Amino acid sequence: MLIPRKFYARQDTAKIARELLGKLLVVPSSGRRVSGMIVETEAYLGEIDRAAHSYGGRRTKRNEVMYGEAGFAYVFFVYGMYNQFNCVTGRPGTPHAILIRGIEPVEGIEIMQERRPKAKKLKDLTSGPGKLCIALGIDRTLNGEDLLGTKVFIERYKTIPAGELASGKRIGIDYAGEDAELPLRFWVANNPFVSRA
DNA sequence: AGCGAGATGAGCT
DNA sequence: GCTCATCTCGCTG
Repeated sequence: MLIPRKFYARQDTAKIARELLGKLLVVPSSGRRVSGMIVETEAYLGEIDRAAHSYGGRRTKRNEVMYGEAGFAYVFFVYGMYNQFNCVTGRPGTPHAILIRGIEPVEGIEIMQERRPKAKKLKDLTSGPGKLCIALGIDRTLNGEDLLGTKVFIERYKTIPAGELASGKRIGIDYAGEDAELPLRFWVANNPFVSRA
């Protein structure tokens, strides 16, 4: 059930990002499972990717975990109020990561709703990278956490049929020049928990 | 239903 | 000082 380290340790991060669709992201809370199926991801390709925090070999305290072993959580803070959850991939020294942008709630939906009282409709609960972090209780204390541990982990769940896989350019990275055009965003077609159609 | 702006702080140049 | 891997609200049409 649990995704093994090998899954994350491969070199082709775009492929891993695609394969994460349909997997279950689980963050237990006071003995209960709170989880959702991953429906939208984005790949960030290390030092050569202008959109990545690690572009140009910029290694800082913030992105340090991107440089470490695959299968760990990279959680960072943006826009003064939101966290973003990523999985580190590739080999140590190659700072690749995959941003999770949307999940479909599966377990512990009431807990998620308590955490996001402003979400009126179910589809507003986890349809975006900041939203899903609030719903799952993910913050920077989980940065560097092992995805093969007990605090945050990913399990096999569903296989998305090839016909439902979609890809396109990444969101919110217009500053990245040509790299902004790369088709490194992956999502499940017609799933309401994708942040944008 | 679609757009513009404000919130709010860490990390860079 | 300014830029963000965003979200929500309030205004317009």
